[in-house]
Order: sequence, then structure tokens, then C-alpha cells
Amino acid sequence: MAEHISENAPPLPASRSRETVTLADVARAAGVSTMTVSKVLRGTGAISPETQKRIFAAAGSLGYVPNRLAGALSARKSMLGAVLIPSIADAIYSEILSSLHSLLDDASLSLFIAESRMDPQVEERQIHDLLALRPAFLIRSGGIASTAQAQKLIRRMGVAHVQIWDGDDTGGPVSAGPSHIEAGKIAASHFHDLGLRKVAYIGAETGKDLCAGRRMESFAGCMRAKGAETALITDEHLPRQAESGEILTRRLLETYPGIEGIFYLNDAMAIGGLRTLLAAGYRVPDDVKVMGFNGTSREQTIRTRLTTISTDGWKLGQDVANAVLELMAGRSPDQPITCPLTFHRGNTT
Amino acid sequence: MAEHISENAPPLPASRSRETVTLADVARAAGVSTMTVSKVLRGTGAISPETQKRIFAAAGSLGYVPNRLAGALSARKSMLGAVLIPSIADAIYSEILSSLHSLLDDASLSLFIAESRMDPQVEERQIHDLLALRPAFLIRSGGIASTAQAQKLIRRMGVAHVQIWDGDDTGGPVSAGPSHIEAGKIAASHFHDLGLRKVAYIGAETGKDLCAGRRMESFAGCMRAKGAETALITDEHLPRQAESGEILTRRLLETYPGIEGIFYLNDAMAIGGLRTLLAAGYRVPDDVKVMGFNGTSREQTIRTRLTTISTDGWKLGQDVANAVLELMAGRSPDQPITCPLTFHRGNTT
DNA sequence: ATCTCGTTTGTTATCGATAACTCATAAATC
DNA sequence: GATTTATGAGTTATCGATAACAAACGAGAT
Repeated sequence: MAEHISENAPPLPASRSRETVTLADVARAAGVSTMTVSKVLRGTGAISPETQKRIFAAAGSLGYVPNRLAGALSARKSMLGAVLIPSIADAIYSEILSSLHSLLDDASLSLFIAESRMDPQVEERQIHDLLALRPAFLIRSGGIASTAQAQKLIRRMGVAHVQIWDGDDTGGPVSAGPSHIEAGKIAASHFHDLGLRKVAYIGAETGKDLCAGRRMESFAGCMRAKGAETALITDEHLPRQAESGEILTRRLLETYPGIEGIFYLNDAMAIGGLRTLLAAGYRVPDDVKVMGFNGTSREQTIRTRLTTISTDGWKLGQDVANAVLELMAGRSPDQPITCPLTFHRGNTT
Repeated sequence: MAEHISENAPPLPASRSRETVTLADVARAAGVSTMTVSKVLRGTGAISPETQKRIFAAAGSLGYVPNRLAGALSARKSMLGAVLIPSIADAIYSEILSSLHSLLDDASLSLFIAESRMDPQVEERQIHDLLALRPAFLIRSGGIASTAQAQKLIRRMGVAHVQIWDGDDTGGPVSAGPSHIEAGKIAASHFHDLGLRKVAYIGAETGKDLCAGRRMESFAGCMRAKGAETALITDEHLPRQAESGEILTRRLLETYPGIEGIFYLNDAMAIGGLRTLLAAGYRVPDDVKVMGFNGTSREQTIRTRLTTISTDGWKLGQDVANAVLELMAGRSPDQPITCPLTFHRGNTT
């Protein structure tokens, strides 16, 4: 029993000149068939302990690294998933991504990442490119438009599809995220409760981000319903950063004097806006009230506590990851994924 | 010539019950062989315009999405790359990731993303898992330790390997990033020029992040060389966030009274430190000078301009992406990738 | 001693594409 | 008109694994 290289082992092809170690190499070294190695390494099938030990030893000493691409092709099912978000560097998305990764990694799922830069055309191409990798699931931001054709393709290819960051939409794929209509309403109610009559919304990358657009419309609509008009200062091309907040706030001050409250697209832009307001001699919140969105400022500011609305990106990521796992297991996530909005009254309103 | 379905087309296997459209389906629809379709869709080989048109039409109407996994297996070369970073949500890494993606996406390279959470063991496993996907390249942070065995494996598998965020290391794989030794020196010089004698370094996740460790040592070493001692307030478990900056600064004030200057691990922690210092009645910079690292604060603060050292993450990402493309093309990047450090004197020193 | 059975291991056929040839056919050369 | 040369398109063999089924084997049952 000392020599286990059985002489009736099938004649496996000689190792290729490439230095890659394959299942066949391990099988030859352990004196078994490739199938046995495959079973042992994946923990399926019933293989005797001694054989297992021999195979593990052979795999270890050869430095075998399985080829999961080949495995996926053969098994017609991959442990790969894709995440497509508008912006990797945006704090809210990077937090969700990190959260998603932590849970999915535990389930041995690998993630492809792609960024659509808020461009529907890029989004469309990315979907196509990602589907070419035959992922088991696709997590997309609902904020970017995608054609019905792309949606159909995703469905036809049997990819578990979860939309994030858009809790309003219904009817489409499983979706998880905050309600932006609700967010706009919260901001409007707050400004109304403070008795403001002349307010503004400041945004960027207008028209590309459906979620921000919905927030804006909800905000303006609610203000109008309360009898107040909203100045909309937006720009199609400026990025959603502090500097754009500065620029657009300057533009607002020039165009609409006497504004009493500003609701910004996000915290970064609100921070920029505060710089401009303070530099221009406005007192906040006495002269102008300022409100942000996303809550990312709470980590970064020192004395200022921006009034803002936050969502728990980490929790959202975990919920989405769980939904994905459910979908992959063939179950459909029973309860809708809720993503609450938390209002933070700071010292800017 | 109206009917192009040639009757002597080879008998292709009947479409499987699965609804996936394969190259063979397109070939059958266009009345050609799979090889011809493959050539046309990849733009290789010489195929007549009419045949091409027919094939594109067939692919389009069938909604064909190529299986790049199968393609990679067959061609023994993939258009997949892997990025392994300590923290996806960390601003500096997410910016680099975004930058990398933008350039590599143009080259039709897809990215796997993985996060090691600063844990060498996780890093090791991630490397293994990522290599199982047979990427063409692997971009890793040099800040996390990985065993020589892992390095050897990466080399043996012929994966283009680029280390980021660590410009000090030499001898290993191609690496790109700022010099943390230099960063520590800059901070020390600044404090020395201001005439400070009692200074401190505040860090978190000590021992895990080799880069931060090198910064700390360089800083303390330079201060000592100038005749000043450095109090090291660090914690192994606290995350590198503003709140940890608050906590550790409180700890510092309790333990080492009379500190004149604090160099923080990053801007976020410095922001937290400023909160604590101001709340405790210290005047900054009159009583205590504060310095951060990474420059992420410059986007987020309002009146405070933190003295900090920044690097251009976007440029670093582009440089690394270009280096990867060079390596994949078989060339080795001629010039070393430099990543300058920019010193910003704000109003906290 | 024969037979059924359960445990272990091996065989065969794919998975969906691509590399490297080979084979027609029509144009070009002498 | 015969031979050479480009082209355009098809054949065959893999790539590295896995599914599904088949076979060998010793153990207990009859």
C-alpha cells in the first residue's frame, strides 16, 4: 500500500509545456482520475479518507490552483457576480460595494465591478459586457436608465437581477434602496415647518441620475403644494462635488436673491454651498438654511453639523447580498427590502 | 442569392433546451461555420463583407451574447483582471479603483474586485481565489503583507503583477505609489521648522498597514534625529475613521500633556482629532498644530483647511493602468512610476 | 458459493469558444 | 491553357473542468 500510483490508471495526456498545473496533473500525481480529484476538491461525492489525503497532498505540493473559468463553463453555472454602479468613488456606492463584497465573499462569490459614469449608453454597453462573463447575478443601480431590451436580455440569460439605490420603482426587478420621493418630501416638510417661502434645489449631472431627479421633483412638488416656489439650479455637466456646490450656489445668489433655504443634491455639494454662503457673508442658519442628502458629511465636518438625510449603506449592501443569495437559491426574497431614511437636524437649519 | 442558408453546411448539434444562444446558433442562422462567426465577431481573419453582414444580422436578431469565459479558456488568455485592495470604501482606494476602471474598461478589460480588510490572511486567500479566475493581471496594494509563496505563485502563473500605494519598496513586482518614508519626513520637517519639540503620531489598525507603519516610523525617526521625541498613540483594532481620531486624541491628551503637534494617519482621523481638541478648549494652531495625510479633507471641510499631504489618486490609477497594459503587451514599463506627494499648508499648523 | 448492495472510483460526453491547419475557388502569372 | 497565389471558409483538436452514468469491489444475505 506504500505505492499508490496504480498501474492501471488511464493514460492521461502528458503535461503541456505551459507550467500551469491542472486537475490532470494532480490526478496523475495522486494516482487517481481527474474526476476523483474534482470531487475531493469540491467536497462532493464519497471518496475514502486515504484517497482524499493523498489528493490534498498532491494538490498542495504541486501548488494547484483550480481554474474556475473552466469549472464554470463545465458546470454551466458560475460563482461570479457583477456589480454595475454609476460611480465607484462616490462614498455611498463605495460603502454599498464594500458591504456587498463582505457578505458575498463569504459565500465564495467573486465580483466583477463596472462603473457607468451616469451614462445610459455606457450602462447599456457595460450590461452587455458583463453578461458576456456569464455572471450568476447582476446588481445594478436603478438610478441609471437602461433600455427595456437590456432588461429583457438580463432576464433571458437567467441572471439574478437586483436593483439598488432606488426604492421607489416597482414592477421591475427586485429592488432595494431608499425612496427618493420620500426624501424630497422630508426636506420639503422640514423647510415648510421652519416657515420658509423662498427655497432652492441645487443639483448636478441633471437628467442622468434618475434618483436625484426624483428627489428634486418630489421636493419642488411638495413645496409647491405648500404654496412655496422652488428655484432649481442645476447643471448637466458639473460633477456632484463640493466645488460644484460652490459654483452653483454663487449662481443661485446672483439669480435669486432672498433665498431662505437650499436643499442640495448631496452633502458634498452642500458643504461647497456652505463655503460660498459663509464667504458671501450669509449667516447659516439665520439667513439661509442648508440641507444635504446622504449623510456622508457627518464623518467629515468639524464644527458644522449639516442637516441631512442619511441611509445606512452598509445595511443596504447586506440586504442586497442576502437577496442575491436567495435569488440564486431559486427562492424569491419574500419581504421587500426596506431602506429607511434618517433625518438629522444639525446646525445648518 | 436571396437564400444564403447553404445546404452543405455541416450538421451542427441541435440547440440545447437551454435558451442560451451560442456561436453555433448564430452560425446555423447565418449558414456558416462557427469559426467564421468567431472570426467576424472578433474582427480577426479575412471574411467577405456580405458574409460579415449576414453574421452580424444573425447575431443581432438572435440576441447573441458571447461567452467570454469559454473564449478565455479556449484562447488560453483572458481579458480579465483583478484588483485587490485593503478597503473599497476608503476614499483613496476608491478613487484609484475608479481611475483604473476608466482606462482598463476602454481596453475591454473586465475587473474583479476584492477587499482584504487589511488582513494578511484574507489577503492570502483572496490572492488564491483571484488566481483561480485566471486573470491576465493582478493589481494589489503593497501595504498588506503577503507571503513569499503567494508572490511566487503569482509569478509562476504568469500574471502581470503591479503593486500600488507603496512607492518605497523595491526589488519586488512593478510598484507604484507615494513614498511613505518621504511623507513622514515631510511631516517631521514641517513640525521641526515650526519649532515643535513635543509631538505625537496618531494611528489606527496598527501593524496591518505597512505603509502607514512606514510613515509613522519615518516621522518618529526624523523627529528623533532632530532631537524631538514622538508620542505614538495607536490602536490595533480601531478603524481609521474620524471617530477613532476623537478617541485616540482624547487618550493622547490624558497621557501626554503639553503636546505641540500631532501627525495623524489620515485626514479623517485628523478631522476627528480637531473635534476633540476644539471641544477640549485647545486652540488650533496656536496651542496644537495638526496635520493629516491623503488630502481627502480638502473636499469636505468648510472653514478649516487641514495641513495635509496629498497624492493624486486619479493619476496614480491611470499610471498603473498603463503599466498593466504595457506588461500585458509583453513590454516591461521602462520608467518607474512616480507618485509625487504634495504638501498643503492649511490653517491647522 | 451465489447474489444483491452500497461504497469508491473511472469513463464518456460536453460546455462554448479559439488556434492552427486544410481545402476550395477565383484571380493572377507565364 | 497550366500553374501559382491570394482569399474566404471549414475541420479538427483542445482548453480545464464537471455531470451523468458505469464499473469494480468487498461485505453481508441467502
